[in-house]
Amino acid sequence: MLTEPISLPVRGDADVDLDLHFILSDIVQLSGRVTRLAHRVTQGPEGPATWRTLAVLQQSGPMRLGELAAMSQVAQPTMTKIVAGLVEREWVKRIADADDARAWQIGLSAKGILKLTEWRANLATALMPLFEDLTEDDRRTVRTAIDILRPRIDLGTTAIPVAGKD
Amino acid sequence: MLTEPISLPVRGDADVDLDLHFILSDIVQLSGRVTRLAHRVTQGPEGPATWRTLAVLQQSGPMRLGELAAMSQVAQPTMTKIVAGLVEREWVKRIADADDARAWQIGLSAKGILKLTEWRANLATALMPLFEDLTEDDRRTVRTAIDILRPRIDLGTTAIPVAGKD
DNA sequence: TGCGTATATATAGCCTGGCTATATATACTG
DNA sequence: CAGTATATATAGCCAGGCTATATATACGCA
Repeated sequence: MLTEPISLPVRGDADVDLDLHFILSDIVQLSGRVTRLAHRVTQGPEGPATWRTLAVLQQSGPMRLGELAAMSQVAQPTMTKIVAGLVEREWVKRIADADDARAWQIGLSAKGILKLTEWRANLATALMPLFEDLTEDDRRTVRTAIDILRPRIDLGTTAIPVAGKD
Repeated sequence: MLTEPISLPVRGDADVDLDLHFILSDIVQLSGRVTRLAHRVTQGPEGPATWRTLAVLQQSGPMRLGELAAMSQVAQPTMTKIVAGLVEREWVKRIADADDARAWQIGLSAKGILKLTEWRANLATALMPLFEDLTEDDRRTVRTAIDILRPRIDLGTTAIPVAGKD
């Protein structure tokens, strides 16, 4: 290595480490690496967008394409593309909306549920070796952190202004 | 909503929630949403790959393109593309490797450090409102979880077989 | 009723960031 | 110094982002 690692603030200090700015930066950085790793250890042409979309449908049930786009944090035309792919694979079904001929309800198919479940199982199996040695306390801490963060991220899905709009 | 949300296993039960499979699934799912949200609240044409790459360089200092690819969890040709963009923007510099004329050392430039720092600040500012009300205990829990997970994810970067190789 | 506006989705066209296969240049080894 | 190994680059494909815009339907009101 030619030079020392570059690092502006003094990390490793409890006060700094508990600063929300640093926590948020670290969460985002770690999340990026996790997402990348998850994609890499599972094969197949489906990218993160596909699984994210299916997960939303599983969590919240059938919904309109536009709602799905918002909840999946993509623009509507992007979701049109993703759904087109999912329909072709028969992992979701389009149900005509009885009240509004412009809209569809998009819902998971049995096949879609199966594929999502399979993917998650593969993922967990692949990552398991890295985490097998977590103590019960560690697992509890991680679980708690997830439960703290998740509702706030969900909020971000609807409550945060998206850059480049308005 | 036409039907009930679909959910196969019985979540909300402590035994199930502490099962490593579910923790891992939840981490990956949450990470995907965080990554997406982070990208969305920061504008500019740079995608997650760019910031991930810069972050690796900041954390570990200058290194060869191939190493950088491995640590950033992408294939070498992908990193060639990313680095080409970064060089054009002058956010990194290529330093000829004295020992090996085939290789370069890739290092952050002052401009690169600045841009990365700016991006992180923007990000933290944008996400802050969602997390301002975290208690000190919550922050401590999240910080601890990050510190538990990070080294294991780093390990995954080198120690986990990538799907589709060998 | 029918016109004008609003809204839901689709299309077009562009960009980044992934990949595999392969080329090229340099290094290493017998 | 020939032959193999290795570091990066190139080519060419695909998914998944975006904005701008088209199309079809819904809605509000004179």
